[in-house]
Amino acid sequence: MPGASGTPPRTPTLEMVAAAAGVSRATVSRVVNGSTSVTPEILQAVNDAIALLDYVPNRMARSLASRRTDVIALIVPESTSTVFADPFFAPVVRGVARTLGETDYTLNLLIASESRPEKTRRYLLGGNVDGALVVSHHAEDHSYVGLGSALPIVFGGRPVNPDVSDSYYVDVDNRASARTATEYLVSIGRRRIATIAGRQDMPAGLDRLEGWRSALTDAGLEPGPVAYGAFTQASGAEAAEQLLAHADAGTPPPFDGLFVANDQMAAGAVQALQARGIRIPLDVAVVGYDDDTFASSLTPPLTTIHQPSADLGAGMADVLVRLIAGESPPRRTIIPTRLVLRGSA
Amino acid sequence: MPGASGTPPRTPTLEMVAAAAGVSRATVSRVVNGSTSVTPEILQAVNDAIALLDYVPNRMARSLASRRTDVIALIVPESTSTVFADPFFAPVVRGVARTLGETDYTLNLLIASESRPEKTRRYLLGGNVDGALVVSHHAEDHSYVGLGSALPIVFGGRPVNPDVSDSYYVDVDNRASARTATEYLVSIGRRRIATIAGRQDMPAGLDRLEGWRSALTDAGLEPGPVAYGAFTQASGAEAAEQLLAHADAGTPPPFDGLFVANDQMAAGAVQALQARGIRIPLDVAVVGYDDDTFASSLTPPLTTIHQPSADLGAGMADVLVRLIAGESPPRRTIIPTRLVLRGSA
DNA sequence: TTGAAAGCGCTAACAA
DNA sequence: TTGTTAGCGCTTTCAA
Repeated sequence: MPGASGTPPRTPTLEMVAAAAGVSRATVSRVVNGSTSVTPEILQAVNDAIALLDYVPNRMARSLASRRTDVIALIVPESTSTVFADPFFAPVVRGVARTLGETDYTLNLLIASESRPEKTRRYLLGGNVDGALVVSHHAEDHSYVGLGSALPIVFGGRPVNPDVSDSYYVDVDNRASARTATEYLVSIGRRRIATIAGRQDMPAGLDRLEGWRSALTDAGLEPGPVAYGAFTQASGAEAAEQLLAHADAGTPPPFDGLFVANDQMAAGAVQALQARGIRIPLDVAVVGYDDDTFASSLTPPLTTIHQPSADLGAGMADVLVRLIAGESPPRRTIIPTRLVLRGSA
Repeated sequence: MPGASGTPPRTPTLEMVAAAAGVSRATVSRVVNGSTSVTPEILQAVNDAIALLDYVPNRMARSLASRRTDVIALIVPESTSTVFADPFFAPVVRGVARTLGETDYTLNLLIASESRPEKTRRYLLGGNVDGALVVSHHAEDHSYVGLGSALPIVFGGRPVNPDVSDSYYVDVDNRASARTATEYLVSIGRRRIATIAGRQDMPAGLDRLEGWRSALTDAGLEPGPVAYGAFTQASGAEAAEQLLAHADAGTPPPFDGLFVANDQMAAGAVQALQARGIRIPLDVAVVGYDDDTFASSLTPPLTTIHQPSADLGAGMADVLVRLIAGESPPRRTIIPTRLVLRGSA
């Protein structure tokens, strides 16, 4: 008779509550789970017993019996986590955690090992979670779209795979935001507007370039020169040099406005421009994207697009919770951005 | 006979593996858990069956039976998460996740609601986790020390409560790092070295001030003026103004070296100083602390102390795992920092 | 509205 | 070395 007279559990069990309240375990379970069909007196007695014993339900047992886990996975691709201090990531996680903190869901943070993607896949499919959140900028990270049919999944950022229009995602409107930035440049009288675009293998890179271009053609302006960077500061400086390649030192730059696809690159570009004696915003007005913490510390302070990343995270969690609950949230949720005017444009 | 002919489980069970391999469930369990006492042939047969069925053990069932959860909580105080884009947080989380990714532990990210601390407390004590990690800079966040006796807990940053010397923590040596920064200032010939200290209710604030002071007295120098900030950029600018309070415009500043307790404040201070026409590093050499992403983008690029936050997170996870395993890791683990020389000093 | 009883999928004595 | 068996703490029919 194993365990018959073993040590008592470290924490009170539902059975102990039942005994204390003089009811059956089933009744206690009903009370704990908020069933309506319980007499007020019994409800009271059970709640008293719960309070008295300081009873806390055991998640594992509950999950096993109910076949629900009450856990949500937040998957962060390893590539993102390797990038030194990606400023996009933290606020998103916070937003998710904050929203989930108001529910009974628990957040499982998962660094998806790219070396063995099977591990993540099996974890998700192994009945360990009720749903998953995938956050990243990278196209290739969306290898999870296939799981969407087996498990509720919500993406942060538009899944790049065009044929999976049936997946859920919440995103910022990169295209519209880039338009806004560019239109602002136009509105302050700039006419030869260049851009430093980001990596073209991510939606963010693609869409921001596209937004810049369409704003210009819609304004009847010829799109200025384009250079490409990798979203890093160094690549921004390089791209700026390329943009200047045909200009002799001392000659005015071949553009008077510059939209840069993220702040890191903008910081590099501004430095490179200034090193050439180009005055900002006088000679070239610069608008960045992301509103990174350091944007306001640059000289001049950077005019940029602010992305409410925490809201994005909160939005993702919200959509997923509704999905799990069997509701039909919109497949596409857009979080608004705003232009922050500072000194660079 | 409830559930006797219900729907089959969505995922194969250990019992199905046992049937497929022609052995008992116990044997399969042994194989899954790496028991050595299994014949090679049977081991092979079981593994084949596992592969064939694509079997994944159910965490919940395993936990229930073994009384282990295999989950570790990472507790982030709400105050930290509210602070806009705290650059310290993200790398720490990544470090933790990366280390845990190599184990069977699962990471539960918990935003501790300060409004109802009981919720967090009960969650931790309710048998939901095998151990907890607490990360924060704030003194008051260490209200978890009391739980240390009931649950393995590792803190990131020294617990401020002095009487709980029996808790485990991993930290960066703030005092030694501040010394290093200050000694560098001395080594380049600065003699009147001021500091902008951080909040004095956190160990980081306290220790960095202390390090600055001791480096100076050890060098036989009189500690320069001290101003206090709240680790924000604005407060850094204000503190710089205070330091300059007695100096008339045009007069050289009353110090030629400045150690600032974090980069955010350093950014503010540098701006304030430059606005007064003070040249950096010519008139005042400035050293910051943290090596935030933006530190290299400032003008001039900021010389600062680099903290390997990801290593700190990894270290915390490592200590906790060993603690849970019944080992005796050191109560105090120190992660080394290094001085990054750039343009400001 | 309440209780009895049968598991959820797994581990861990214990016996063989 | 392997199998048998009794639970881990909870939910959930089903009957009463």
